[in-house]
Amino acid sequence: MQNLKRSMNRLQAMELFVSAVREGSFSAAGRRVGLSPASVSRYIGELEAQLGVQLLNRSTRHLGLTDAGKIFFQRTEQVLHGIEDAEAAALSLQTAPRGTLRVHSRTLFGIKVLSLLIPGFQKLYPELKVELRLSERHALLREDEFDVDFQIQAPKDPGLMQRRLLRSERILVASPDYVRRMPKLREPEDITRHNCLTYWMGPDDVVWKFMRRNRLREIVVPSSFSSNNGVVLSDLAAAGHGIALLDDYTVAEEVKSGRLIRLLPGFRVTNSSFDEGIYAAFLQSSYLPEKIRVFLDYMAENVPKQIKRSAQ
Amino acid sequence: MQNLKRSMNRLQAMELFVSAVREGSFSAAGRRVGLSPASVSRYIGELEAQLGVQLLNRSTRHLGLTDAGKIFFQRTEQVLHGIEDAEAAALSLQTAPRGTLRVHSRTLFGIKVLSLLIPGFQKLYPELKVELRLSERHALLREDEFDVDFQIQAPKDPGLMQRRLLRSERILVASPDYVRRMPKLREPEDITRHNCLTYWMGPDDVVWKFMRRNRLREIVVPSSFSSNNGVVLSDLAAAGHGIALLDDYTVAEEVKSGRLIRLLPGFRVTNSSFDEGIYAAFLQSSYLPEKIRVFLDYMAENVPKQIKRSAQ
DNA sequence: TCGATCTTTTCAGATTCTGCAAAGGACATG
DNA sequence: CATGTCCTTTGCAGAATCTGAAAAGATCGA
Repeated sequence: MQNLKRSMNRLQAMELFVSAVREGSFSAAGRRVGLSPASVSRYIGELEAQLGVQLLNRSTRHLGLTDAGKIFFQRTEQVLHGIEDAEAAALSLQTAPRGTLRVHSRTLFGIKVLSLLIPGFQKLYPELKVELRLSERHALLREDEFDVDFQIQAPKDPGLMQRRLLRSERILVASPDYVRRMPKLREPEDITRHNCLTYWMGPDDVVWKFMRRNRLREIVVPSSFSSNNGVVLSDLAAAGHGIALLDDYTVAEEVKSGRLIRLLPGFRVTNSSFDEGIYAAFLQSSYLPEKIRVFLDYMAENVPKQIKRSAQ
Repeated sequence: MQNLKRSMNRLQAMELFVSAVREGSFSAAGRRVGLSPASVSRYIGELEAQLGVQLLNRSTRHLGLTDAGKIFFQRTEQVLHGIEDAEAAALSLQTAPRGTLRVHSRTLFGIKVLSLLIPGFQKLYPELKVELRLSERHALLREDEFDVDFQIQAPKDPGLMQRRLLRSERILVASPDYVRRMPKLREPEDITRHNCLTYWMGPDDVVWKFMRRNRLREIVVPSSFSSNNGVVLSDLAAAGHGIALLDDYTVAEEVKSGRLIRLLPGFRVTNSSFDEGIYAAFLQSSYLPEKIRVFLDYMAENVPKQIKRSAQ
């Protein structure tokens, strides 16, 4: 690999050489590509000088190829086709939904939602292969070479972009029976006199955050029971054992049927961040490959539907 | 064929893309070709912009190829090889060999043989320039960019090809006077009782190897005098000072005239390897440039003649 | 946390690229 | 033979691209 600093535009010279041979003169070639005959003459002269080979016999009426020029012409045509092919192949992968889609998600979301939706997606795009990887650990999109990772929070890595598929919030719920038996809950601070069923997040105190009119209140919550499974918490709450904080879509059916009542409806509540939902994260890119775009579009349309369907 | 007026140096961008992928970073690619990381970054960014395709996922420690980037890399490697082939093919067919021929040889062979032959060669090919470099060190054809190196042994580097210009062997010689005064030499082991004039090859013991009917005998030789100049050794031997081991063609005249007598003529003898002669080594290539071919042809015809001429 | 290495962007100077104009050549036509 | 048309080549001056340095921010490993 030699020094490339300020090197002559060799590819342009080769293109002009091929064009001059095809058109029969430097002037005609120049007219095709928007250059003057003088420029064409200079490029082809420079090409010959660098090669140290005479490619053309010039006259004002006839352009003749030397033997060396003939073989160089053939080979150069092939090279130029090779370049077009390379560009077309790359562009095709960019603009057509083809190739392999590498997707990561948490286990439960993958099993409950993605595995149900992906077959429908692949029916639409049969040339796309999908690899679905599930785990509880955070995916590294760049290093592990995933195209899309589904997360429950907006990604924080500056090199990532996200698309929100579903907006969710957390709500406080309890059974009608629990509400009748226990003191009325008017303010967030009243929660400390209640039995809370909390989501297990580690050995620390459990803090629930209440937001209303841009006023944030953080309350350390007494926890008589905790679990890392939302279904368990939902069931205990419906059975009248206490107050639980759960994602709205996970208890939509119970709230609708009246088995669970929402408490403090004027507050937004969370045990982590308010900005929650289901996000698809992907690498930032000037040119998003079509395969990723169609996948995201499909999921944006169908994940909410699938979750509603689950709630009925 | 689109407008080529002031188009970006696309070939350079492609070369840099391939180099960046191979080297693992823009900075390393730039170091190879003499450009700054900033320039490399700009070229590859421009390549992506023109294609409308993301080829690379950048981070400061890891350069990852997209799917489109992978296929573009493969195709682009082929294109670059195609360009080299086109150039080499044209060069091999040029009717008048032109350019500069860079030749290396050991000092004595260069002075005594090549300097006498090259003017005749250049009279045949006046458009060829010749650079002749002489030294005792081994030439690196690839790195030092020589076209031809004259060596006294067949080259061992697998990337080199060779053409044997002259077969030679080494012979033991002494003057008739020395032979009459000293004990008869019947076997190789008898040499240890003689005065040996040796070619200086370093501070180690001098070993002469004797081969007869596939039986090798290696003898550590007593050396009362050593020199790295064959003419000196030849003269001392002719003056009766001892036995010398010399290339046959260098003492052909003396042996013919009887001023030197060959000893142990039934043995092949050497102080290094038996496979000796004068070889022209050159880089392996699909298409041998004409300038090298005509030079080798000329030398293959004229080196043996020149050596015979010297011997008369 | 710090240091080393990396990529990206901006700026000003260096170099290449460009058409115009002039000169000369090769034909075809009258 | 003279003329016209089209061609290639070369030198010149202006336009555009290319370049590294500097600064900023990112990513690891010790």
